[in-house]
Amino acid sequence: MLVVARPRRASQGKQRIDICYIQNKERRQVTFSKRRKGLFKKASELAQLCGARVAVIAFSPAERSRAFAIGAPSVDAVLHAYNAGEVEGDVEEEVSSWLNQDEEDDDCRSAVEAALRQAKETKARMNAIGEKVALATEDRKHWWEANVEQLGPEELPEFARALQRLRDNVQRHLHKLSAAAPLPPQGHAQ
Amino acid sequence: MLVVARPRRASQGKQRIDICYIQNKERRQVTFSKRRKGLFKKASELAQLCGARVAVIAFSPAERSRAFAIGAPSVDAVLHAYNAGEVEGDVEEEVSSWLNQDEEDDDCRSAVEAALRQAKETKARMNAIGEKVALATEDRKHWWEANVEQLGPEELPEFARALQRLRDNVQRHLHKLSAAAPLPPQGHAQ
DNA sequence: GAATCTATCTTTAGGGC
DNA sequence: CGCCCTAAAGATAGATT
Repeated sequence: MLVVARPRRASQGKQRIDICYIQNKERRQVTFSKRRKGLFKKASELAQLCGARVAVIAFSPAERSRAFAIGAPSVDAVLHAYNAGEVEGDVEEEVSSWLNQDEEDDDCRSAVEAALRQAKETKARMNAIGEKVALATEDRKHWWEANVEQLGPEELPEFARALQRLRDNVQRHLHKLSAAAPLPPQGHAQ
Repeated sequence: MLVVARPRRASQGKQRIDICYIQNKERRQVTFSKRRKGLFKKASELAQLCGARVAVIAFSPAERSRAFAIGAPSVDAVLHAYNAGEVEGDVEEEVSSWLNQDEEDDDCRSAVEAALRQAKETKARMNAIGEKVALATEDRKHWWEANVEQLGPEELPEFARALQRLRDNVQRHLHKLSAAAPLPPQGHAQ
């Protein structure tokens, strides 16, 4: 009866391993399980400690891979915010790095005058564009969320220019304000 | 020669802290920085060790929050797979259930609530921006002619970003069309 | 802010149930 | 798969530069 021999120091404790694909299928699965748990915990702690939005998605290495995800305030909220905003940075393994920024300030005041001349002619076109954009926005909350896919080559160029102008105005005003006010309250971006 | 005086035990080493929102802004930022780095490393290791697809997205807690992301084989690949519900083994797992522990800490509770409120606030802000822009457009024909002068530092930054996104979408669509339009050989559009 | 250092605190490899 | 155990590897809070 009973086990007489007390096991023995069965473990040598954690051993160093190099970060290289684990060939052994069984060991790989165990490691995934353990480390995924640890990773999620870390993500959770980061979110709580810093009140930051965080999301982690991991597919198990198994043949029939399952998806595991965790996020604060929710996975979807973070993914949505991520898709809506721009990626500022960080790369390690690989990351999506699609940055496009083309800044060009053309202050052609004479062009403005020229534009005024064509005002009447443009007016009609812009009205048409306005309608198209309204249509492309009908199922959205705000016009700036318009589904541009619904716009065709007819109105896109003109619309693009109008947008560019508005954006320039905003940028200019923004710059003017930032120069005047040391601390613009609450940028609160994503 | 040599430095005789050993520096002195300047550090007490790592100290235990409970996982609760860090009130001190400075310390919070430092912690975010350190832990984000650690989190990304863990994610990277998990991916390499197990050959698993992993993606992590984290928004900095700063007022002007930035997005950080990492993923293998790429963030987009993982997000796409996740959105596509490409989960054979099906069953997704846990989510934001990490916000309710056995905490008795009031500070933590309120901080978490604040974080949760963030999403709603964003939505509310955008609605407010929509109204402001509408006001700034009331005497114009189209919204893109809005008088940005009437917008203040409250809504300008967010509005600028929304505009930027729309503009990017337009540019992208424009480019797509220009690539397809020049030569209409292959019919078969949709 | 970011990089360093140090003394802990935390995670986890390996093995057993 | 899960969970428990041990001890070594690894992460990091706090302070300093």
